[in-house]
Amino acid sequence: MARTSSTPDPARRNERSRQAILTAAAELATELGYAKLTIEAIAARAGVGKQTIYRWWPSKGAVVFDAFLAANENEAGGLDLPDTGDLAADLRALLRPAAEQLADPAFERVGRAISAEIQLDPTLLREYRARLLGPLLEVTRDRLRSAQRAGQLAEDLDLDLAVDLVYGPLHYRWLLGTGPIDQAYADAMVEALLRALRP
Amino acid sequence: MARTSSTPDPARRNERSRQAILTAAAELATELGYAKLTIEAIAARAGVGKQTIYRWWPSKGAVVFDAFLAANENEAGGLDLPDTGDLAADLRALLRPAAEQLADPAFERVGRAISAEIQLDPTLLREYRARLLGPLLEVTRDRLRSAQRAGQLAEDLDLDLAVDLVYGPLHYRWLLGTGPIDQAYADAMVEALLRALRP
Amino acid sequence: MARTSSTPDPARRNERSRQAILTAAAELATELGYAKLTIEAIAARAGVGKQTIYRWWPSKGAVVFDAFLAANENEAGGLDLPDTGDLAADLRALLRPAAEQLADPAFERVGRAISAEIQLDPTLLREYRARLLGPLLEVTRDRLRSAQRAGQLAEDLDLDLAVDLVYGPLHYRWLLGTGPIDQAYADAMVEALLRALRP
Amino acid sequence: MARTSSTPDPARRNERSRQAILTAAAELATELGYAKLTIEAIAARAGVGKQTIYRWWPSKGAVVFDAFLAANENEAGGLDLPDTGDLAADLRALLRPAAEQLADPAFERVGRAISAEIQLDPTLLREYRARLLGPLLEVTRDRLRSAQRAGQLAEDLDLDLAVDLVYGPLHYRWLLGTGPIDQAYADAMVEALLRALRP
DNA sequence: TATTAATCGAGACGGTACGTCCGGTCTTAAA
DNA sequence: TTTAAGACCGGACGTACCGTCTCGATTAATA
Repeated sequence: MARTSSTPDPARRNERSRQAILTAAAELATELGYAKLTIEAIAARAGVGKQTIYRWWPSKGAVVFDAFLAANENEAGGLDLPDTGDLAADLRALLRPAAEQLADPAFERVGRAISAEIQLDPTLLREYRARLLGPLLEVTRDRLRSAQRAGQLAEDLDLDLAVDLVYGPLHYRWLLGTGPIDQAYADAMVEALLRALRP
Repeated sequence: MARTSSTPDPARRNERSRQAILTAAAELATELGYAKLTIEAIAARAGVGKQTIYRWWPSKGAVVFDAFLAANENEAGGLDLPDTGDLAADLRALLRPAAEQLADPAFERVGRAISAEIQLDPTLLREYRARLLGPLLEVTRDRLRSAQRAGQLAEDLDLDLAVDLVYGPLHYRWLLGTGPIDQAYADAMVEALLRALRP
Repeated sequence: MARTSSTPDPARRNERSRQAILTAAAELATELGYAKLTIEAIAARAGVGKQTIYRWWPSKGAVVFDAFLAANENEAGGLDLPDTGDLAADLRALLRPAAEQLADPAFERVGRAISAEIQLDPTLLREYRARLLGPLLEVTRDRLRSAQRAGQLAEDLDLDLAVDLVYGPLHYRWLLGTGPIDQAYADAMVEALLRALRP
Repeated sequence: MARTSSTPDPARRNERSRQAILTAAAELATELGYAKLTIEAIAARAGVGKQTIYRWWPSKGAVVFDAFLAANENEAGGLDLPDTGDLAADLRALLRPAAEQLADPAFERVGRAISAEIQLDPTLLREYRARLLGPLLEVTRDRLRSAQRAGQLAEDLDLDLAVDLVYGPLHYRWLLGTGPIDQAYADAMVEALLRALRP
């Protein structure tokens, strides 16, 4: 007797369809926004049966998120913070581009959609932490640890708290719109951070 | 001459229905969670026609959000930070309860839902800032300004940035789950903040 | 204690509104067809509150029907069949215009709508018989009775059955579209009728 | 290439659902009457999604009408008028049961509803003529033609007009209630018909 | 190389909720 | 008191998608 409705065999998966689905999802997400996006539309755009989507992804969020990851993982994969020895400069080199991206209106929609999705679905949050956020925080902690060893930071500094301090305020301002986000803000933030973290 | 299909007259609004809708929305939001909540269910629970909801609110998000505001505004209205002169103690008195609320699993579901709703709908964000966030930031800035005048903080401190520093890291950790949220974290954060903000 | 929701006092009725309602109903019936007609639309067009319609008419059908009657009663009131002594000629003078009206596409829509309404609502049927159909059948029977007295028709002829024979076939052909309706048909029908009714 | 939002494929139609819908429609039509019948109720009773009804029928009228046709087509399929050579007897055998059915209160409600629906919707009228009325008129004409050949009817008789004479008066009396419908009426009508149609 | 089993595109299906429309009732202010 | 205006509860409308379920028709691994 054949197994019914079991997990499918990844070996037989149609790579062509997988790509078409991710592409369609990405396109539609930017065109319509996440909320107005539907599985049916993705299937239609990708020229794919709905079942092919449901076979490989558990939810709309998972598809879109996968598309987002596929687009960002490459770039994120190669992320490495500079370590010039000048902590202030290095932090500026980190926060300035971050501020720039957050201030970009094109990033606005998809960024907020993904962010909302992540904070509502624990599964997606876990995956986001594993594949994107985690590595970023890792290298950030590494850089701070390096500064710590160099005596630029307090010896007993809690690096997890430090990382929250680095990214939290910027993230807060972006999500809640408490003020403008620009280079000056990034620079001022770096100064405040250094005061907070120094020995 | 009669206007056709125009905005309704608030003077003729049925207060009884308005209350019933907000109450039903609040109840259902906690029972089912925001995502599973439907306008139809709210209308049924409130003993109200669907049209009466659509007449006064543009979306499900707006209703739930209004219910949330109605529930929190009172308490928020009376918010005043202590000003004992001891800034460290006052900040702890601010951040400890905040951490406690964020760590409360009961707050988790509705909090994240509202947060996601806010960051996706600019209208709701604006209203949130006007009615809840704004006043909170205001009193926070006031307290910091008071400390500034007392010479406890840098004279040239940017209070908006300072506020981001106060609330941002905690918010970040809560949304992205980068670490545990407890009293120790709140206290450590206060110490770091004082270092960052001191003259 | 005042009587609540009792029958209204016709003496205080606003004639201006009554006219406006009937006119609006007639206009909208021809513009939209009976099925798409709504009480709300009539009230809006007439510049009248919905309640004013519900106060004086029990249903949409009643309003439209009343409008139809108001428009046709005058003309129907003055109906009198010719009695030239030549029964064949007089029947032709009766059926030819009838055929012409039924064949008129402009009459098609409203005619069928009224007809359908009548056959579905016993109340309307009763009123239709009382105010329009009754008088018509009456004068028809009168003319046949006159011919009967003149020896042109069978003495024992059942006049009610005779009237069915006069109007029934034409009506049948019109409603079910079993064939073309024109002057030739009317004339042929008259010939057949005479054979059927003669002594 | 896929056609978008086009007509569905009848080959994939679920016969089980089709039957359930027609049955539910027939039941509800007799229970509630046509006017109080809703698509939602049909779908619920049939255990079917609303969309499945809308996919295959354009309107409530079409469904009910289809149910009516499905119920009556069998019986109508086997209809054959007797041809005993005695035209009077054969016509009585035709009109007496017809009168009986029309006089049956149980037939009243659904009969009038279908009749009204037919006369308002040209599409339904066409289908009614094709599937029920047409065959009936056909066999009627055949019987009359047979009598014509036997010299019992006028040679130049217009059979279409003759058929209107046979069915029209009865139909007229039924729809407009111009008099009682019973066996005596049917018999008297047959006598009048024979006079009208004889050579 | 033929067989066989899974995936695929397609789309009908039972459902749920949507947002709109309108029925019929009730309330209010003006006439 | 009636009226115009229109908010109200209720409920059906017709639509959009959901996630499941057949259907052949590929298509890729096995025999």
